[in-house]
Amino acid sequence: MHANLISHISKYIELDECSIEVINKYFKPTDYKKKEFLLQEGQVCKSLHFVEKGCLRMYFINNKTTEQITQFAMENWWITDFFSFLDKKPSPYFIQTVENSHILSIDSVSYDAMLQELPLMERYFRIIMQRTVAASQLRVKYMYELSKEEFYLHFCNSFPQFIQRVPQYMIASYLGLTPEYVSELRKKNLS
Amino acid sequence: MHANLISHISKYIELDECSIEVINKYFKPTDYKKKEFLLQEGQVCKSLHFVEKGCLRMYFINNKTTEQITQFAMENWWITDFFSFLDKKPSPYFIQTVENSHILSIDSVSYDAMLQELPLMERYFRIIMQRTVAASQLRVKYMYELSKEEFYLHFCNSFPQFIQRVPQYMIASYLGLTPEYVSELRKKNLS
DNA sequence: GCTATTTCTTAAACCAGCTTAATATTTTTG
DNA sequence: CAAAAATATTAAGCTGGTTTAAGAAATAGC
Repeated sequence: MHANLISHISKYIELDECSIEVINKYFKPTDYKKKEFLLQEGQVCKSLHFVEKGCLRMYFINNKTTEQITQFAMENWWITDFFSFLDKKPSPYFIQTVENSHILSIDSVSYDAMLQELPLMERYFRIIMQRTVAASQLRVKYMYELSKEEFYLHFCNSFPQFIQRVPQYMIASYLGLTPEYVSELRKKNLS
Repeated sequence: MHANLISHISKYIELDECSIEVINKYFKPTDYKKKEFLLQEGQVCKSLHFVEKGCLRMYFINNKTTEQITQFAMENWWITDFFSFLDKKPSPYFIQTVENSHILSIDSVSYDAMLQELPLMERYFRIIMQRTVAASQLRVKYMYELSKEEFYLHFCNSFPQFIQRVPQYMIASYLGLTPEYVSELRKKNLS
């Protein structure tokens, strides 16, 4: 049960049978169909989510009209609106499945309780959060360093699995481009 | 000794006298004059730095010519190139003082040793890293949501202390604007 | 205080990427 | 399979913000 989660955690800390059981008990598994919402604008983001299988996107509504995607999450990725999750403030984000997905969720009360019961998990999450900070430093660097065309090409090379699984207009949104411009870039760079 | 650091950690975890001594022993204090470097491009970023007093900036060189600032750090902020620090890879960044500064640094070996000796610190850094992730989610949201003019005005309102202490062209760089455009915005929005 | 250096301003020409609007293609659903 | 919905393309016109180049003002060093 929760095979991907347990094997992911095991990469960073030593887990005995007993700890595995404790972890399994704190996470609530849910199956979602494509386009179901885990969070909607205005709600407090009550849970931290782990993607066992599938794909999620997080987005907000820009100028009251367009969806601006800020994050994707696939297998073995964590996702939440941390501000909302930590401070219990209403979130400006939607979190929605892009495909049918199997998600493990832990609400903030359980999260604190789990960290209390199993202090080893402090270490796991410290390491995961550090890696997340590293990744976001890199993302910001690319945003400042690359033109939008270069940013798009770099993304295609770095994450080819996304191109397969996520519609082009969502990738455009995530990169801060218009779908029309991505279309132009594809034409230019394919032929 | 290390008064700001200890009081910052105490906000998140309970520290007894003994733990305080352990922490103090792991951090190396250094005074830097304005414009001294803590890290230069090509070096491995060996330490995680805490600003007791002063101001740092982190930047890289864009198109081999212009300095692109990605982060500032003032009193009670942590700064490092996490990719370089964690994976011991050469860094593309410079970390430099903007003012005379008093900095506490811990290299990665000492960091691991401290976390071993004082597992409570896993919790402190887990919490700090979570807050850092929250802040960077918010930063990316603003980058996508606001025009460059709005982004500049928002920054001025949110961090007035920066406007006092950091030259305008560095703020322009941090926000991804040209200094010329910031000049134009000031003129437009002041009068 | 004087000089050099750093920082800031002004203004005109320019362009990467957006907007708009219409059409075409692909996928989903009954 | 047919119709509807979702996704992708094309092309022309436009604009927010950059580039370039010069000079002005402020700050720091001696």
